[in-house]
Amino acid sequence: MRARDINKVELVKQKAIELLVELGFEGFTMNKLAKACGVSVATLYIYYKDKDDLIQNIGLEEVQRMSAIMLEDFDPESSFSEGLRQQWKNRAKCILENPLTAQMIEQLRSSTYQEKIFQTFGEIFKEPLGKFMHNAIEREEIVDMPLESYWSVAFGPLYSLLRFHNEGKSLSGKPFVLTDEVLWSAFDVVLKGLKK
Amino acid sequence: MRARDINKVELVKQKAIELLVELGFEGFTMNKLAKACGVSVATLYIYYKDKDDLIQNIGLEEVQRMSAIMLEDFDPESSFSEGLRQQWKNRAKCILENPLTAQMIEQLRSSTYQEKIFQTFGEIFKEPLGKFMHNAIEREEIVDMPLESYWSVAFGPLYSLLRFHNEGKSLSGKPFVLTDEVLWSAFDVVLKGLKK
DNA sequence: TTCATTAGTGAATGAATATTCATTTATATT
DNA sequence: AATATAAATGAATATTCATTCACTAATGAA
Repeated sequence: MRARDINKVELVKQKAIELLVELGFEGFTMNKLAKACGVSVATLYIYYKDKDDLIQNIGLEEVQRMSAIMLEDFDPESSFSEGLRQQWKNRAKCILENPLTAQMIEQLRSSTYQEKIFQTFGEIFKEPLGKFMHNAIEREEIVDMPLESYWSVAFGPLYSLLRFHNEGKSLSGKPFVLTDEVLWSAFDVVLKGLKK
Repeated sequence: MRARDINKVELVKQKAIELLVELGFEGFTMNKLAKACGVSVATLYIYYKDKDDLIQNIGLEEVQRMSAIMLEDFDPESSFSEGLRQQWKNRAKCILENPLTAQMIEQLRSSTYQEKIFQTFGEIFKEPLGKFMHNAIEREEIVDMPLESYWSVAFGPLYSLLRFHNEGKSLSGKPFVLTDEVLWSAFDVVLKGLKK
């Protein structure tokens, strides 16, 4: 039996992400992907059932990889302030170090693959994040409100900042660089609001 | 000379938005749009130069329509607290009352049309929002930081909440409804942080 | 009413695109 | 080394899709 070339599989995955981001869903085709990989189109159909399967699998794999990074060194039992800061650190790092994947996931979020993506994120984060929030409420570190509100206040500004940074677009005219200082000063404002 | 049927033009626009959201960029085709409208494909090419032109024009028109709503009753000279609340009110109303358009714009944001969309929003908002921020800083209602940081802290949570609501996905398991109470309690947390 | 002009159409057309197939090639096992 | 098995391929195939074209139908202007 002949073994599947792992490097080739990885190459396909990497190029797929690159092309999806570069061309968007509109422009992404199996033939372009094959050409970009220097591989026969038929090979893609050995790895994946069809185009949909390819996008979905690569998408979900990346979601899982990113999620794992986001939960590194995060302890649901830690104090709210400490836990939130760890989350920020992880998420910022994750997105800044994986800009292509982050953009692809953004695209998937606002596409017909939305549901699957959301479900996967939900399954992974529900338990640790839920427990963390529950603890914080019990310790009276934050007031009780729907989990969605917390999520939005806690991470909304972060993702917004990261989006500006990734898209390289500046509201102020001046070039916008996402320094630690900028990141933390914005967060600081939110933190002040979250602390009891 | 024969006049163009305005109702038909409007129908095409409306159905285009519906189909783009329902099928995503991957699934949206001129033939499907024509069929959904009960119109010949060729007719679409009377209204628009090509598929790209159709998407771009409809997208930008909607961006402008939404922007106008977002700036209703907004006075750059008002106090920071008042102005920000007005912006929240407008943006929430805008998105809750135009869910399809909002979703389409989200899709455009993370597609290859990104640049044009961003540029248009930028042109419309730069002046009023810039002046508003400038005033707030001068009056020492908020501390000085990049416009992007303000934007993110001020609107990040809102858009995040609205996204949960639109996507009907709940982190907590319990159904999530975006009541005024939820909206304002989340904002309140942010506002506490923004106020000096 | 007549006419010129543009709206609107149904049926092509040709280019892409997703997918398959008949072979060839590499390699793990014997 | 021989063999079996699956990987990999290049060239089809069948389908879908954007766009065009030859033609008909309205309608504003004269």
